[in-house]
Amino acid sequence: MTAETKPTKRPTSFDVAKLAGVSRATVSHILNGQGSRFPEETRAKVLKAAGELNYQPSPAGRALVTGRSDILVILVPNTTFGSNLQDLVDNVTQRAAAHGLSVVVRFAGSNPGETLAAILRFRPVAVVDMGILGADEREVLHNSGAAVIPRIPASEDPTHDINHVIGRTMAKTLLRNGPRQLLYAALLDERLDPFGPGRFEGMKAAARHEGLPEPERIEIPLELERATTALAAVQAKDAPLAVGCYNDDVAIAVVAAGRALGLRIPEDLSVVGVDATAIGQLVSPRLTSVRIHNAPLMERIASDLASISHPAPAPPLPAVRADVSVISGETA
Amino acid sequence: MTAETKPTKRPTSFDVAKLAGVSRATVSHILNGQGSRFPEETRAKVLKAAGELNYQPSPAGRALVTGRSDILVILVPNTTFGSNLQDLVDNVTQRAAAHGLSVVVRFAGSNPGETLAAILRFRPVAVVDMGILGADEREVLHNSGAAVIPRIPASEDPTHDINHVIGRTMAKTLLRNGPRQLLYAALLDERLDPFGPGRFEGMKAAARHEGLPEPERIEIPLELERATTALAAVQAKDAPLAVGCYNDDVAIAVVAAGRALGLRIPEDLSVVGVDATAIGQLVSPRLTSVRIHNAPLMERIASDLASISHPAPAPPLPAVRADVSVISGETA
DNA sequence: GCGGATAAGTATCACGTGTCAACCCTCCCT
DNA sequence: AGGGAGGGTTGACACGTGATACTTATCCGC
Repeated sequence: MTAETKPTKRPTSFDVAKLAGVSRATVSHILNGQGSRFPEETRAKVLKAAGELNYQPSPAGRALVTGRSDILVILVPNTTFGSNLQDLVDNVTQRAAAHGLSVVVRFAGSNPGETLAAILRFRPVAVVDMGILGADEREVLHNSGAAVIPRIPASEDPTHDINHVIGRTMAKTLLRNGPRQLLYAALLDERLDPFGPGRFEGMKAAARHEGLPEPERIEIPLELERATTALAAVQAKDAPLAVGCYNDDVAIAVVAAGRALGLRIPEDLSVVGVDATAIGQLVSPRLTSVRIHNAPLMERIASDLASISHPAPAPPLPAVRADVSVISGETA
Repeated sequence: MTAETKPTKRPTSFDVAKLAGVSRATVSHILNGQGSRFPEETRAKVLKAAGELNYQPSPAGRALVTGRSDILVILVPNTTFGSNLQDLVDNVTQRAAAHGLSVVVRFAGSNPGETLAAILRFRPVAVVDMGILGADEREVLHNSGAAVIPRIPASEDPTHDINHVIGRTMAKTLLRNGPRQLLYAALLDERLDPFGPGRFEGMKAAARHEGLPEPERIEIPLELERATTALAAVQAKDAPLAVGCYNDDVAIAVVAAGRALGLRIPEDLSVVGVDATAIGQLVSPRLTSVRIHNAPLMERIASDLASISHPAPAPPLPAVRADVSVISGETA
């Protein structure tokens, strides 16, 4: 191979047409399926030619004429990127590829406007939102012509929100061995935390339901000394503490802080995390954690994804069932 | 807002031209930097009009005519996506935005060919590779016209590879309290592990250098029972074990397995992880871990990024200095 | 006064595609 | 025989941009 390498000219639909002995318009019609039905013979000729040339339509040309790209943006929260989200991204990537879409992963930056602008630049055909976007931002995307997935019923009861359910589950788990002073431990990080508020609300609701005082919110950095300081600040009362954590990571920090303060676990300090990470089950004491089953969400995303190519008018739109279970460890 | 929402027609360079009272060609010239030969007055008119309309050129149109998109792909290993990589992605995203590039994050799938094809579909102007791509794949990308970043000197000594350094550092740290039976613990996961081999090689080299037998490679799943089984299988000898781990996560699993086997840490079992994660410093015993300073890599990427717009011919290309330090914990 | 250089701006092409409107041909009905 | 119907196919336009080559006006030197 010489130093002078050609820019690898790719075949165009014109090349396919020439090889198949038809016009470019015919090629376009057949390859996009939408065309009035051509006889099987012509179809076969075109498909064979396209295959031989390994023809792949230019995304740029296509985007230019349709005003829309072949891109699907997945908007991912910028918090710790656990295997939970990783699996979801992989899954969506595969499904999208089956629809001929290219997936773009975008991390939600601390500047929402900038993030939105970056997404709009792609002119994506759809945006998968994990619950980061506000109603107005979803509106903007929708008006730009992008499908926002998963579609959310307009009048969704916030009580059915997955994070609300998680918060309630945490509180219930923490309280199953008698009343305790409830706390919600948020992640202290420069990054955004889109899910925290919902989980905190869920804990509050559960506390109200049990006739307990509203839980306090504390911020736990992922560093021993500062985490210990933060926990010590709320430890004054002599009632045993029960901390629902944003995360298994935060839960590990709370456990470490409790240990540093000489608290017995779970007698003096009980802790529940979220995500049921592998690490949480490997540390000592083993974490009690809320596992999120995202199969329903996956299913919903898949169906919404499918309805992009075949624009279904307006199916019943059942709400995503929040499916959650508790992994019992040694911390609650 | 009625149900009939216009697709939000965006301004084109023609609109700018009309508003500025010049031709579209003039707008194109001025906006693409060629405008040095236009008088200041005209420049100002065009720039003002573009600003007023908030004109942003269509990526599709631009890509169509240039044959290249405004996209920069970051290829990220599909292993646990730690804050290390997260920071790097954020950093690159910001820098790329300053160059007017859109960043696309792509996780390296288990199928390299598919990943490569997906990247090529974007016709990216550059690809940031964290050491996943092989020489042939880099060649393909280069031939397609994409800059591969960071550029690697052709005849790089594999001994200077960052992963090799990490492996050597692990071995040295594990051996600082006398000779032990060295092991390398790889992650058992369905995902690819692009960095493991280099780290293993580094440990082997260090062992040879010390006149010790070559370390064995074991696979440690992130699950207590199976991890324990895996560790027990190599524990037969009575010499104390010293395990260099792919990861802090793996290190935590090894520690847990050792605890399950009744081994004292670090007397019977010493462990070193990689990444110096926050969690590793919160568990008990606190992990000893190798921290990777990626400032040099960042710097290199930034400079390579800059040389895309201003195509520098061939600067000296200094190798990226592998900068590593050991966080001393309680496990080695 | 005149040829030629230079400045300022623009007409035009090319990129690759989707799709509308039109065309040709055959068949059938009256 | 004439004409409508309709299946099969295609020509032509539009999308928005970057860049080349070209035109026109101005100015300089002799």
